[in-house]
Amino acid sequence: MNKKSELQVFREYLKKNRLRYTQEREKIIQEIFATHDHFDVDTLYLTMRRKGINISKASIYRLLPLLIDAGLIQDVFFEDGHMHYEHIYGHEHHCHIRCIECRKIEEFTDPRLNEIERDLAERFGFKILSHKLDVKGLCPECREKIRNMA
Amino acid sequence: MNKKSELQVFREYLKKNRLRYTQEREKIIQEIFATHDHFDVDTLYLTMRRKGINISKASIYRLLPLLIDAGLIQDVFFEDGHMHYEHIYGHEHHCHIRCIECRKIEEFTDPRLNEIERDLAERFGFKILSHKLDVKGLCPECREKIRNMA
DNA sequence: GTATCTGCAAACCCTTTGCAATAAG
DNA sequence: CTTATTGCAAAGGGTTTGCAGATAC
Repeated sequence: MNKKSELQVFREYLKKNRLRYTQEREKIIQEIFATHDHFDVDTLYLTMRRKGINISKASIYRLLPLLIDAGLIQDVFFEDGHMHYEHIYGHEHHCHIRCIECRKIEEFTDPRLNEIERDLAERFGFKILSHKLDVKGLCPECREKIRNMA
Repeated sequence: MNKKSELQVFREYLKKNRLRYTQEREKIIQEIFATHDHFDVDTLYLTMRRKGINISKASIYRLLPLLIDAGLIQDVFFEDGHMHYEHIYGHEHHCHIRCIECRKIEEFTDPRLNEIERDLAERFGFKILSHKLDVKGLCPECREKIRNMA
């Protein structure tokens, strides 16, 4: 049983909401899913431009809420004055550990987070929809660099 | 052994960095620590104004990085187009569970997060500086409200 | 006295939006 | 043919900054 492609999922989402599948949207989605990396609007825009794909930022900004609603991407954190996103369709849910020096990001999952979620649901009576654990620190390389400076 | 007040901590921070203790800064800090609540710049600014304390937003914006650096406050999440802060000095570290409907925020701590931190430090070689677990869902009241609508 | 801080207003930057032309279904 | 989408440029809204006067030390 093959997994549906991002584009298939998106087409179904559009049909259900009576929205339209355009060439611009297709190209943006292909670009987003072309790498595993996190992305932000400006970088995405410039990357496409460098490849000769000239789509306006407005179209990107207008597409993002649809992709989030369709479950294809999510915002991960706000930093340097703008939001950062990642695609989640086809990826196991994970959290991030980030180096504050070089900005490197590692991903991880931990079953204890699900236990915590369950306990929170019981304790506060919440229906839990999502969790995000964001850990910050210094990566091995940057620790070394800083150690040598001192 | 009495705990130092926020203002004392801040004065020491300023002295160490050759910065000045002004009436404006004192009033802003007093206002921030007057309640246990989270805050954002605009609300803080308007609250002070209503009390007849007219300090410019620029001064608030210029103070925040100092308070963060001094370990008195931290930013908690970016929402509705602006950053939200909380004071942390004198409070045990905690995480947040938020209702996406009514925006209610509950706080919690969980020792399993420290275990996760330790394991991450070992696994990735990071020196961990902070973690933020942000859980979103529906609070009991909003669940009920939504159930009744359906 | 000297360097920092303040308020103001302008600048900045990311994001959203109004509009007329274009394209999807 | 009807309605959604696009690109553009302008507007929006939070945050930062240059500057001249005020203030801490």
